[in-house]
Amino acid sequence: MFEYVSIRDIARRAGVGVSTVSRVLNDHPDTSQQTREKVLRIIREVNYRPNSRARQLVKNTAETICFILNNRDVINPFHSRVLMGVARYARTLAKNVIFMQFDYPPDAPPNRLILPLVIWERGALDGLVIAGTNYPNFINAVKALRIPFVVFGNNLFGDLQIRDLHSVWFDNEGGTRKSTEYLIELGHQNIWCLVDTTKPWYRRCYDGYCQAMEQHQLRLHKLDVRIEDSPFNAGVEGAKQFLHLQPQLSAIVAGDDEIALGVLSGLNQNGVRVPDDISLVGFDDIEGLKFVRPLLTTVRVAKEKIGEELAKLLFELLQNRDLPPVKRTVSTELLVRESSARPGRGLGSNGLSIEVVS
Amino acid sequence: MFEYVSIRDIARRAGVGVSTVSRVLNDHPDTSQQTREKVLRIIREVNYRPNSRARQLVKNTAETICFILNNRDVINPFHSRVLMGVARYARTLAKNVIFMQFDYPPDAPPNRLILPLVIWERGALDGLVIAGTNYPNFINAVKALRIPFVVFGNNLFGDLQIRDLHSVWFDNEGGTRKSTEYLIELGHQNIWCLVDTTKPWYRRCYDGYCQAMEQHQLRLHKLDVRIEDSPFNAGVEGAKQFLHLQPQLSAIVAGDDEIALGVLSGLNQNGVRVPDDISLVGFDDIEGLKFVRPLLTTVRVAKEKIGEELAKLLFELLQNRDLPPVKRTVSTELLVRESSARPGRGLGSNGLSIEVVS
DNA sequence: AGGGTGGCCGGAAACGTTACCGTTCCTACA
DNA sequence: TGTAGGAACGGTAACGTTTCCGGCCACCCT
Repeated sequence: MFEYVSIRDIARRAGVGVSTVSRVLNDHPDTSQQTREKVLRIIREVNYRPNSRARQLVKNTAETICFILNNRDVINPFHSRVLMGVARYARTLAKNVIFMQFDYPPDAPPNRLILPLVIWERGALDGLVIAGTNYPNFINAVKALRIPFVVFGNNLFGDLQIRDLHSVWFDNEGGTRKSTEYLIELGHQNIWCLVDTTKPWYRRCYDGYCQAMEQHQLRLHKLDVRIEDSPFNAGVEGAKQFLHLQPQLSAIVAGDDEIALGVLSGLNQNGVRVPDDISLVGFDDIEGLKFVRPLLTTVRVAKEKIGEELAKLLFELLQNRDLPPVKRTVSTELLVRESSARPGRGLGSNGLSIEVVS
Repeated sequence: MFEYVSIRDIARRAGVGVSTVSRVLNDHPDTSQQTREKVLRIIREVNYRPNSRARQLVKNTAETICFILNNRDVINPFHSRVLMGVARYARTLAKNVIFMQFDYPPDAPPNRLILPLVIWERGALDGLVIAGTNYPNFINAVKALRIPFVVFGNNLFGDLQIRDLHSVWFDNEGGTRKSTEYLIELGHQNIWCLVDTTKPWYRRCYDGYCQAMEQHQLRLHKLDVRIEDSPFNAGVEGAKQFLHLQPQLSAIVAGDDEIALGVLSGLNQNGVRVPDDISLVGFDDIEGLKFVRPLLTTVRVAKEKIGEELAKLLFELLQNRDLPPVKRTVSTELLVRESSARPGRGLGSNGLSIEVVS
């Protein structure tokens, strides 16, 4: 702080002009090898470090984007990974990522939404990655600021014009379609889907499930619950309902892993075995899965990949502000593990097992 | 971008000088109510937003700190929460947090360590929160830059002069002491500790365990393993060893929850029941615990609190650069749940249970 | 009436860069 | 020998603020 050394000091000590120093710093041509080396030597000697703020001021760029996590009191493992992907991609481009958590009421009009200072000000940010769960008012408020942004699509509420947005999604629908199809291929017919269709993401799960079932002309079975705090508890509750549907019911598609683990727990408590009595598939491939047996069959979402794609799209947009809105989807992958099996391995919860002789 | 409006434009339109506009923007005195209102009206009219870069340049502050997560390929739930705490505290002060992930070799000399640009440059950062697992070389490299920093202590390697550092820790030792004492109070005597003493944090766990055991003049039992990738698997392996020590062994203190869950899984697989046959306590209170039964007795670490304290300490340091080095510790709390019980409820794994009549 | 005081305000330097433009000098070629 | 051209470099205006300094005017007091 006291011994601050600026580009002017370097110029003076090297006996050259400031522009020459700037030229060697930025690898511009029009400097002789000789002066270039002299300047570089001095720079090393006095341990000069350029001031990025000044540079950014004149170049009118912040070299920084913001990852804003909306309406989440904790950054859960899912969004952590997305953030990680964003940070990693940004680092390859030597850009910085500001992390910010923000809560807002879904019903406040956009012009009354008090955005975080760093977003509202000019110059602090080049662009915005909008994550967490979001509503149209925030998106519109940001749009009014004319700051380039991309949004994580899956946790979006409300009827936004997706065609006007740059967004990245994971293939919720396709993933659930795949897992349902897999259960059908195993021989299951009476497959139930446990979701909360008031949430768009679970809704898409259900849609995927429907597609698979309808294609095989199977009857749709939906257990639709309200999930507020704990998907796990919702799963436990759901399991109780499923008990009455045995033994016709032979497989369950849960809206996500946490629900699935709740179902598993509820089922186990009542002596129903997975996968012997009932097959169970989840969605997300959360980290916690590794701690419970049987290992849950689920759909992997490439979370860091989502982050990378978000960042990539944003920087493309920064390069070309006229980039037409695009919706990108990262694919999902079925992970067959232990919680799914052919139906009929066990029968009911009375412990009587029937061997199928073929 | 095209219709960029600066403070000079405001001044012109309001018919005042730029300094007057600056004064009303910053709530400085020496402006009349009248001009103040006129300027504010114009600002609203043309939707003026100040440029933070320019302000920061002249005020020589970045209003920004960096949370750097070192040598972690993923941001695990623990550090996510710490980050959350930092971000939240920073937000109350209207400061920004840059998130950065960084890997470095522990053995590279400090002056050969290529630090991330944003740290090396001047002006981008006011200070640094160093998280993740760290080695002296990085700390020293940052110190050489003379940028204020605080470090998360628990995952520190090597013999740093802690007395020269501003650091925040959670009370690993005290937590394990508490959980061990609790087991002793329950009546356990043959208590084993499963750790990897090459890692300082597990080492501190073990120290806490030792303190409690020695105070009650109980014999120390340590199962010391090398944990590289998966603490869970280490726990599973550890469980196999513990099987041979039954039934004398009646309780296990695991270095963290993940190890504990591995132990639990390994024990269950071999028909040993927790807590009936063996009591088990973990450390950390990770999120995944809610998915497994019995619910693990563990020690809660207030992760967000750690983040808050890190941020708080850093901003204190920013206020007063001469703040003498301080080591702050956030306390831990024993959470008694289902995996611990009085010894002797079950005997061995033969299913014979002995009722204690008093 | 003169001088001191304080409220209000404008001009301009400064922050540390980059980029444009102009100048010098040297070489090569007509 | 004169000149065109290019390499190398310096000066300086920007970038958008804040802050310091000084000026003007009105008012009050002696």
